[in-house]
Amino acid sequence: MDRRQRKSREAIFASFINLLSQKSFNQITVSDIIEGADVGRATFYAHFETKDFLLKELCRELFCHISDLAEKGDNTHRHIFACESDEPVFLHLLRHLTKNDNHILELLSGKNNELFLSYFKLELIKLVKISLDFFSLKRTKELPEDFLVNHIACVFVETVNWWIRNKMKESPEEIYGYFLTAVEN
Amino acid sequence: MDRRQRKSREAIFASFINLLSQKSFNQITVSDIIEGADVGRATFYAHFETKDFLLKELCRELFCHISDLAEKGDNTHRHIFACESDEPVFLHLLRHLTKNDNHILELLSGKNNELFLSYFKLELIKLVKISLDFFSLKRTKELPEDFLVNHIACVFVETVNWWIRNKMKESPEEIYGYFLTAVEN
DNA sequence: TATGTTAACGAACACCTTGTTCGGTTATAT
DNA sequence: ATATAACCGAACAAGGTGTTCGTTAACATA
Repeated sequence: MDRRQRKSREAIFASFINLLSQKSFNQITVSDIIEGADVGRATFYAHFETKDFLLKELCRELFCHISDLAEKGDNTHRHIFACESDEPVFLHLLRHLTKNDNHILELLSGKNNELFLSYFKLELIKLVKISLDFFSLKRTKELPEDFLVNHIACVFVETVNWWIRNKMKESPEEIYGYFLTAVEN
Repeated sequence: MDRRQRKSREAIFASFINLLSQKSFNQITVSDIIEGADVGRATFYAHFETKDFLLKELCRELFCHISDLAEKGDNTHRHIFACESDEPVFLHLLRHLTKNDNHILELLSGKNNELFLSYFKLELIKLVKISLDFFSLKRTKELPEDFLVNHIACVFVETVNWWIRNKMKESPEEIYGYFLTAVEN
Protein backbone atom coordinates (compact mmCIF):
# COMPACT_ATOMS: atom_id res chain seq x y z
CA MET A 1 0.00 0.00 0.00
CA ASP A 2 1.21 3.47 -0.89
CA ARG A 3 2.88 5.19 2.02
CA ARG A 4 0.67 8.25 1.53
CA GLN A 5 -2.41 6.08 1.74
CA ARG A 6 -1.17 4.39 4.87
CA LYS A 7 -0.34 7.70 6.49
CA SER A 8 -3.72 9.22 5.73
CA ARG A 9 -5.55 6.13 6.85
CA GLU A 10 -3.68 5.93 10.11
CA ALA A 11 -4.03 9.66 10.76
CA ILE A 12 -7.77 9.34 10.30
CA PHE A 13 -7.98 6.35 12.62
CA ALA A 14 -5.86 8.08 15.24
CA SER A 15 -7.95 11.23 15.11
CA PHE A 16 -11.12 9.18 15.27
CA ILE A 17 -9.97 7.16 18.28
CA ASN A 18 -8.92 10.34 19.99
CA LEU A 19 -12.32 11.94 19.43
CA LEU A 20 -14.17 8.81 20.53
CA SER A 21 -12.76 9.15 24.02
CA GLN A 22 -14.07 12.72 24.23
CA LYS A 23 -17.39 12.96 22.42
CA SER A 24 -20.16 10.50 21.66
CA PHE A 25 -20.09 9.02 18.19
CA ASN A 26 -23.11 10.99 16.99
CA GLN A 27 -21.57 14.28 17.97
CA ILE A 28 -18.37 13.64 16.09
CA THR A 29 -18.45 15.24 12.65
CA VAL A 30 -16.38 14.38 9.63
CA SER A 31 -15.00 17.90 9.87
CA ASP A 32 -13.74 17.12 13.38
CA ILE A 33 -12.02 14.00 12.16
CA ILE A 34 -10.25 15.52 9.18
CA GLU A 35 -9.19 18.51 11.21
CA GLY A 36 -7.63 16.23 13.82
CA ALA A 37 -6.06 14.07 11.14
CA ASP A 38 -4.89 17.11 9.19
CA VAL A 39 -6.25 15.64 6.01
CA GLY A 40 -8.37 17.03 3.20
CA ARG A 41 -12.08 16.43 3.06
CA ALA A 42 -11.88 14.63 -0.26
CA THR A 43 -9.18 12.39 1.16
CA PHE A 44 -11.43 11.20 3.93
CA TYR A 45 -14.13 10.20 1.50
CA ALA A 46 -11.57 8.52 -0.71
CA HIS A 47 -10.79 6.20 2.19
CA PHE A 48 -14.17 5.72 3.85
CA GLU A 49 -17.62 5.84 2.37
CA THR A 50 -19.13 7.38 5.50
CA LYS A 51 -18.46 7.87 9.19
CA ASP A 52 -20.28 4.61 9.92
CA PHE A 53 -18.00 2.66 7.64
CA LEU A 54 -15.03 4.13 9.42
CA LEU A 55 -16.43 2.78 12.66
CA LYS A 56 -16.95 -0.66 11.18
CA GLU A 57 -13.42 -0.77 9.83
CA LEU A 58 -12.07 0.24 13.19
CA CYS A 59 -13.99 -2.53 14.92
CA ARG A 60 -12.80 -5.05 12.40
CA GLU A 61 -9.20 -4.14 13.09
CA LEU A 62 -9.71 -4.10 16.82
CA PHE A 63 -11.30 -7.50 17.12
CA CYS A 64 -9.59 -9.42 14.38
CA HIS A 65 -7.42 -10.96 17.05
CA ILE A 66 -10.44 -12.55 18.67
CA SER A 67 -11.72 -13.74 15.32
CA ASP A 68 -8.41 -15.42 14.73
CA LEU A 69 -8.73 -17.23 18.02
CA ALA A 70 -12.23 -18.30 17.10
CA GLU A 71 -11.06 -19.76 13.82
CA LYS A 72 -8.37 -21.78 15.50
CA GLY A 73 -11.01 -23.16 17.76
CA ASP A 74 -8.91 -24.87 20.38
CA ASN A 75 -8.91 -23.83 23.95
CA THR A 76 -5.21 -23.61 24.45
CA HIS A 77 -4.05 -21.98 21.30
CA ARG A 78 -1.24 -20.44 19.36
CA HIS A 79 -1.72 -17.63 16.88
CA ILE A 80 -0.12 -15.03 14.69
CA PHE A 81 0.95 -12.63 17.38
CA ALA A 82 4.13 -12.75 19.39
CA CYS A 83 2.41 -14.38 22.31
CA GLU A 84 2.85 -18.13 22.17
CA SER A 85 1.08 -19.31 25.25
CA ASP A 86 -0.82 -22.35 26.41
CA GLU A 87 -3.16 -20.61 28.80
CA PRO A 88 -6.94 -20.65 28.37
CA VAL A 89 -8.26 -18.33 25.68
CA PHE A 90 -10.28 -16.16 27.99
CA LEU A 91 -7.45 -15.57 30.39
CA HIS A 92 -5.32 -14.82 27.37
CA LEU A 93 -7.76 -12.16 26.21
CA LEU A 94 -7.71 -10.53 29.62
CA ARG A 95 -3.96 -10.42 29.54
CA HIS A 96 -4.09 -8.77 26.14
CA LEU A 97 -6.28 -6.03 27.55
CA THR A 98 -3.66 -5.05 30.08
CA LYS A 99 -1.37 -4.25 27.19
CA ASN A 100 -3.92 -1.85 25.73
CA ASP A 101 -3.16 -2.61 22.10
CA ASN A 102 -4.72 -0.09 19.73
CA HIS A 103 -6.00 2.03 22.62
CA ILE A 104 -8.73 -0.51 23.12
CA LEU A 105 -9.07 0.42 26.78
CA GLU A 106 -9.95 4.00 25.97
CA LEU A 107 -12.58 2.76 23.57
CA LEU A 108 -14.06 0.19 25.91
CA SER A 109 -14.28 2.67 28.76
CA GLY A 110 -15.07 5.90 26.89
CA LYS A 111 -18.40 7.48 26.10
CA ASN A 112 -18.99 4.98 23.35
CA ASN A 113 -18.20 1.80 25.22
CA GLU A 114 -21.63 0.33 24.47
CA LEU A 115 -20.73 0.53 20.81
CA PHE A 116 -17.54 -1.47 21.14
CA LEU A 117 -18.81 -3.83 23.78
CA SER A 118 -21.51 -4.98 21.42
CA TYR A 119 -18.95 -5.72 18.70
CA PHE A 120 -16.82 -7.41 21.30
CA LYS A 121 -19.75 -9.60 22.27
CA LEU A 122 -20.47 -10.58 18.67
CA GLU A 123 -16.95 -11.90 18.27
CA LEU A 124 -17.00 -13.58 21.64
CA ILE A 125 -20.12 -15.53 20.83
CA LYS A 126 -18.27 -17.23 17.98
CA LEU A 127 -15.43 -18.03 20.32
CA VAL A 128 -17.65 -19.39 23.08
CA LYS A 129 -19.59 -21.52 20.64
CA ILE A 130 -16.41 -23.32 19.72
CA SER A 131 -14.92 -23.71 23.16
CA LEU A 132 -18.16 -24.68 24.83
CA ASP A 133 -16.88 -28.06 26.02
CA PHE A 134 -14.30 -26.21 28.06
CA PHE A 135 -17.09 -25.10 30.33
CA SER A 136 -17.96 -28.30 32.13
CA LEU A 137 -21.08 -26.80 33.60
CA LYS A 138 -23.17 -28.93 35.88
CA ARG A 139 -26.40 -27.81 34.39
CA THR A 140 -25.51 -27.50 30.74
CA LYS A 141 -28.38 -29.79 29.92
CA GLU A 142 -30.98 -27.69 31.67
CA LEU A 143 -30.58 -24.73 29.32
CA PRO A 144 -30.87 -24.39 25.53
CA GLU A 145 -27.41 -24.32 23.96
CA ASP A 146 -27.70 -20.95 22.29
CA PHE A 147 -29.01 -19.47 25.51
CA LEU A 148 -25.95 -20.81 27.24
CA VAL A 149 -23.56 -19.52 24.60
CA ASN A 150 -25.09 -16.09 24.72
CA HIS A 151 -25.04 -16.18 28.50
CA ILE A 152 -21.37 -17.03 28.79
CA ALA A 153 -20.35 -14.42 26.23
CA CYS A 154 -22.37 -11.78 28.05
CA VAL A 155 -20.90 -12.65 31.40
CA PHE A 156 -17.41 -12.35 29.99
CA VAL A 157 -18.13 -9.00 28.36
CA GLU A 158 -19.70 -7.65 31.50
CA THR A 159 -16.88 -8.93 33.62
CA VAL A 160 -14.42 -7.09 31.41
CA ASN A 161 -16.60 -4.01 31.46
CA TRP A 162 -16.75 -4.06 35.26
CA TRP A 163 -13.00 -4.56 35.45
CA ILE A 164 -12.27 -1.58 33.23
CA ARG A 165 -14.80 0.65 34.96
CA ASN A 166 -13.06 -0.09 38.23
CA LYS A 167 -9.66 0.97 36.94
CA MET A 168 -8.39 -2.60 36.44
CA LYS A 169 -7.05 -2.91 39.94
CA GLU A 170 -7.28 -6.69 39.86
CA SER A 171 -4.89 -8.97 38.00
CA PRO A 172 -6.01 -10.84 34.89
CA GLU A 173 -5.90 -14.05 36.94
CA GLU A 174 -8.21 -12.67 39.60
CA ILE A 175 -10.69 -11.44 37.01
CA TYR A 176 -10.52 -14.77 35.27
CA GLY A 177 -11.44 -16.31 38.60
CA TYR A 178 -14.40 -13.96 38.96
CA PHE A 179 -15.53 -14.89 35.48
CA LEU A 180 -15.37 -18.61 36.16
CA THR A 181 -17.13 -18.22 39.48
CA ALA A 182 -19.86 -16.06 37.95
CA VAL A 183 -20.39 -18.51 35.14
CA GLU A 184 -20.15 -21.29 37.69
CA ASN A 185 -17.40 -23.49 36.49
CA MET B 1 -52.51 19.48 31.16
CA ASP B 2 -54.17 21.16 28.18
CA ARG B 3 -55.78 18.66 25.87
CA ARG B 4 -53.94 20.16 22.91
CA GLN B 5 -50.63 19.70 24.66
CA ARG B 6 -51.44 16.12 25.54
CA LYS B 7 -52.47 15.32 21.99
CA SER B 8 -49.33 16.80 20.47
CA ARG B 9 -47.10 15.12 23.01
CA GLU B 10 -48.68 11.75 22.48
CA ALA B 11 -48.65 12.09 18.72
CA ILE B 12 -44.94 12.84 18.85
CA PHE B 13 -44.23 9.87 21.08
CA ALA B 14 -46.30 7.57 18.90
CA SER B 15 -44.57 8.71 15.74
CA PHE B 16 -41.20 8.35 17.42
CA ILE B 17 -41.89 4.84 18.66
CA ASN B 18 -43.13 3.89 15.24
CA LEU B 19 -39.97 5.20 13.58
CA LEU B 20 -37.72 3.53 16.15
CA SER B 21 -38.88 0.11 15.02
CA GLN B 22 -37.94 0.95 11.43
CA LYS B 23 -34.81 3.11 11.42
CA SER B 24 -31.89 3.51 13.76
CA PHE B 25 -32.07 6.47 16.09
CA ASN B 26 -29.38 8.43 14.27
CA GLN B 27 -31.17 8.17 10.98
CA ILE B 28 -34.44 9.48 12.34
CA THR B 29 -34.80 13.20 11.70
CA VAL B 30 -37.00 15.69 13.49
CA SER B 31 -38.68 16.20 10.15
CA ASP B 32 -39.58 12.50 10.07
CA ILE B 33 -41.06 12.69 13.54
CA ILE B 34 -43.21 15.76 12.99
CA GLU B 35 -44.41 14.45 9.68
CA GLY B 36 -45.52 11.21 11.30
CA ALA B 37 -47.06 13.06 14.20
CA ASP B 38 -48.69 15.59 11.89
CA VAL B 39 -47.44 18.42 14.02
CA GLY B 40 -45.72 21.70 13.27
CA ARG B 41 -41.98 22.07 13.59
CA ALA B 42 -42.26 24.79 16.21
CA THR B 43 -44.61 22.58 18.20
CA PHE B 44 -42.02 19.83 18.44
CA TYR B 45 -39.42 22.19 19.82
CA ALA B 46 -41.96 23.64 22.24
CA HIS B 47 -42.25 20.16 23.77
CA PHE B 48 -38.74 18.79 23.51
CA GLU B 49 -35.45 20.59 23.52
CA THR B 50 -33.86 18.14 21.06
CA LYS B 51 -34.30 14.64 19.70
CA ASP B 52 -32.07 13.31 22.48
CA PHE B 53 -34.30 14.76 25.14
CA LEU B 54 -37.27 13.11 23.49
CA LEU B 55 -35.48 9.79 23.83
CA LYS B 56 -34.70 10.39 27.47
CA GLU B 57 -38.31 11.28 28.24
CA LEU B 58 -39.48 8.15 26.49
CA CYS B 59 -37.14 5.99 28.54
CA ARG B 60 -38.26 7.65 31.72
CA GLU B 61 -41.87 6.85 30.95
CA LEU B 62 -41.07 3.31 29.88
CA PHE B 63 -39.10 2.30 32.92
CA CYS B 64 -40.81 4.27 35.66
CA HIS B 65 -42.59 1.07 36.58
CA ILE B 66 -39.32 -0.61 37.44
CA SER B 67 -38.19 2.44 39.37
CA ASP B 68 -41.34 2.20 41.42
CA LEU B 69 -40.58 -1.40 42.23
CA ALA B 70 -37.07 -0.43 43.23
CA GLU B 71 -38.34 2.21 45.60
CA LYS B 72 -40.67 -0.21 47.32
CA GLY B 73 -37.71 -2.45 47.85
CA ASP B 74 -39.41 -5.63 48.89
CA ASN B 75 -39.24 -8.79 46.93
CA THR B 76 -42.92 -9.57 46.87
CA HIS B 77 -44.51 -6.22 46.25
CA ARG B 78 -47.58 -4.20 45.51
CA HIS B 79 -47.60 -1.04 43.47
CA ILE B 80 -49.60 1.59 41.68
CA PHE B 81 -50.70 -0.48 38.74
CA ALA B 82 -53.70 -2.75 38.57
CA CYS B 83 -51.58 -5.84 39.21
CA GLU B 84 -51.64 -6.71 42.87
CA SER B 85 -49.55 -9.83 43.04
CA ASP B 86 -47.27 -11.55 45.48
CA GLU B 87 -44.92 -13.18 43.00
CA PRO B 88 -41.19 -12.41 42.87
CA VAL B 89 -40.33 -9.08 41.29
CA PHE B 90 -38.38 -10.54 38.41
CA LEU B 91 -41.06 -12.97 37.42
CA HIS B 92 -43.48 -10.10 37.69
CA LEU B 93 -41.42 -8.03 35.26
CA LEU B 94 -41.37 -10.88 32.77
CA ARG B 95 -45.11 -11.16 32.97
CA HIS B 96 -45.40 -7.44 32.29
CA LEU B 97 -43.40 -7.87 29.12
CA THR B 98 -45.91 -10.30 27.69
CA LYS B 99 -48.51 -7.56 27.90
CA ASN B 100 -46.33 -5.27 25.79
CA ASP B 101 -47.29 -2.07 27.56
CA ASN B 102 -46.19 1.03 25.65
CA HIS B 103 -44.91 -1.06 22.74
CA ILE B 104 -41.91 -1.91 24.83
CA LEU B 105 -41.39 -5.15 22.91
CA GLU B 106 -40.95 -3.35 19.63
CA LEU B 107 -38.40 -1.10 21.27
CA LEU B 108 -36.48 -3.88 23.00
CA SER B 109 -36.31 -5.93 19.82
CA GLY B 110 -36.00 -3.22 17.16
CA LYS B 111 -32.92 -1.71 15.60
CA ASN B 112 -32.29 0.36 18.70
CA ASN B 113 -32.61 -2.34 21.31
CA GLU B 114 -29.12 -1.64 22.65
CA LEU B 115 -30.33 1.81 23.51
CA PHE B 116 -33.25 0.65 25.58
CA LEU B 117 -31.54 -2.37 27.04
CA SER B 118 -28.92 -0.12 28.58
CA TYR B 119 -31.60 2.03 30.21
CA PHE B 120 -33.31 -1.15 31.32
CA LYS B 121 -30.11 -2.33 32.91
CA LEU B 122 -29.58 0.92 34.77
CA GLU B 123 -32.96 0.61 36.42
CA LEU B 124 -32.47 -3.07 37.12
CA ILE B 125 -29.24 -2.48 38.98
CA LYS B 126 -31.12 -0.38 41.51
CA LEU B 127 -33.67 -3.14 41.87
CA VAL B 128 -31.10 -5.91 42.26
CA LYS B 129 -29.16 -3.91 44.81
CA ILE B 130 -32.20 -3.84 47.04
CA SER B 131 -33.37 -7.40 46.61
CA LEU B 132 -29.93 -8.93 46.83
CA ASP B 133 -30.76 -11.10 49.85
CA PHE B 134 -33.34 -12.84 47.72
CA PHE B 135 -30.51 -14.45 45.80
CA SER B 136 -29.18 -16.92 48.32
CA LEU B 137 -26.12 -17.62 46.27
CA LYS B 138 -23.65 -20.15 47.53
CA ARG B 139 -20.68 -18.09 46.59
CA THR B 140 -21.88 -14.60 47.36
CA LYS B 141 -18.86 -14.12 49.55
CA GLU B 142 -16.37 -14.98 46.86
CA LEU B 143 -17.25 -11.98 44.70
CA PRO B 144 -17.31 -8.23 45.38
CA GLU B 145 -20.85 -7.08 46.01
CA ASP B 146 -21.04 -4.54 43.22
CA PHE B 147 -19.65 -7.10 40.82
CA LEU B 148 -22.42 -9.44 41.86
CA VAL B 149 -25.14 -6.80 41.53
CA ASN B 150 -23.95 -5.87 38.08
CA HIS B 151 -23.69 -9.51 37.14
CA ILE B 152 -27.23 -10.39 38.17
CA ALA B 153 -28.71 -7.36 36.44
CA CYS B 154 -26.83 -8.19 33.26
CA VAL B 155 -27.93 -11.79 33.29
CA PHE B 156 -31.53 -10.72 33.65
CA VAL B 157 -31.30 -8.18 30.84
CA GLU B 158 -29.64 -10.69 28.55
CA THR B 159 -32.14 -13.37 29.42
CA VAL B 160 -34.93 -11.00 28.46
CA ASN B 161 -33.08 -10.02 25.32
CA TRP B 162 -32.64 -13.66 24.32
CA TRP B 163 -36.27 -14.36 25.05
CA ILE B 164 -37.49 -11.52 22.85
CA ARG B 165 -35.08 -12.31 20.04
CA ASN B 166 -36.46 -15.84 19.99
CA LYS B 167 -40.05 -14.67 19.60
CA MET B 168 -40.97 -15.27 23.24
CA LYS B 169 -41.99 -18.86 22.71
CA GLU B 170 -41.39 -19.73 26.34
CA SER B 171 -43.67 -18.80 29.20
CA PRO B 172 -42.61 -16.19 31.77
CA GLU B 173 -42.24 -19.00 34.30
CA GLU B 174 -39.88 -20.96 32.05
CA ILE B 175 -37.75 -17.90 31.41
CA TYR B 176 -37.71 -17.12 35.07
CA GLY B 177 -36.39 -20.63 35.58
CA TYR B 178 -33.65 -20.05 33.00
CA PHE B 179 -32.72 -16.84 34.73
CA LEU B 180 -32.45 -18.48 38.16
CA THR B 181 -30.48 -21.37 36.71
CA ALA B 182 -28.13 -19.07 34.86
CA VAL B 183 -27.55 -16.97 37.94
CA GLU B 184 -27.27 -20.19 39.90
CA ASN B 185 -29.87 -19.86 42.57
C1' DT C 1 -72.01 33.49 26.10
C1' DA C 2 -68.14 36.50 26.27
C1' DT C 3 -63.18 37.00 27.28
C1' DG C 4 -58.35 36.44 28.16
C1' DT C 5 -54.90 32.97 27.74
C1' DT C 6 -52.27 29.58 25.66
C1' DA C 7 -50.95 26.26 22.17
C1' DA C 8 -50.50 25.10 17.36
C1' DC C 9 -49.71 26.53 12.70
C1' DG C 10 -46.63 27.38 8.82
C1' DA C 11 -43.44 29.77 6.55
C1' DA C 12 -39.17 31.79 6.64
C1' DC C 13 -34.44 32.20 8.47
C1' DA C 14 -29.43 31.54 9.36
C1' DC C 15 -26.40 28.05 10.28
C1' DC C 16 -24.22 23.62 10.06
C1' DT C 17 -23.04 18.91 8.14
C1' DT C 18 -22.74 15.88 4.39
C1' DG C 19 -20.90 13.94 0.36
C1' DT C 20 -19.27 15.24 -4.37
C1' DT C 21 -16.62 17.53 -7.92
C1' DC C 22 -12.58 19.41 -10.19
C1' DG C 23 -8.25 21.47 -11.49
C1' DG C 24 -3.77 21.86 -9.73
C1' DT C 25 0.15 19.96 -6.85
C1' DT C 26 3.19 16.60 -4.87
C1' DA C 27 4.85 12.04 -3.48
C1' DT C 28 5.72 7.40 -5.04
C1' DA C 29 7.24 3.37 -7.69
C1' DT C 30 9.89 1.61 -11.45
C1' DA D 1 12.97 10.72 -15.63
C1' DT D 2 8.39 9.70 -16.09
C1' DA D 3 3.80 7.95 -15.47
C1' DT D 4 0.79 7.08 -11.92
C1' DA D 5 -1.96 7.91 -8.16
C1' DA D 6 -2.90 10.24 -3.92
C1' DC D 7 -3.56 14.60 -1.80
C1' DC D 8 -5.09 19.46 -1.50
C1' DG D 9 -8.45 23.06 -1.13
C1' DA D 10 -12.11 25.36 -2.49
C1' DA D 11 -16.56 25.29 -3.94
C1' DC D 12 -21.15 23.17 -4.37
C1' DA D 13 -26.07 21.41 -3.71
C1' DA D 14 -28.86 19.05 -0.70
C1' DG D 15 -30.76 18.43 3.44
C1' DG D 16 -31.10 18.78 8.70
C1' DT D 17 -31.30 21.91 12.91
C1' DG D 18 -33.23 25.02 15.95
C1' DT D 19 -35.44 29.75 16.16
C1' DT D 20 -38.59 33.48 15.15
C1' DC D 21 -43.04 35.69 14.40
C1' DG D 22 -47.61 36.93 12.98
C1' DT D 23 -51.95 34.50 12.67
C1' DT D 24 -55.50 31.19 13.88
C1' DA D 25 -58.04 28.22 16.83
C1' DA D 26 -58.90 25.72 21.11
C1' DC D 27 -59.23 26.01 25.90
C1' DA D 28 -60.59 27.48 30.85
C1' DT D 29 -63.16 30.57 33.48
C1' DA D 30 -66.73 33.46 34.84
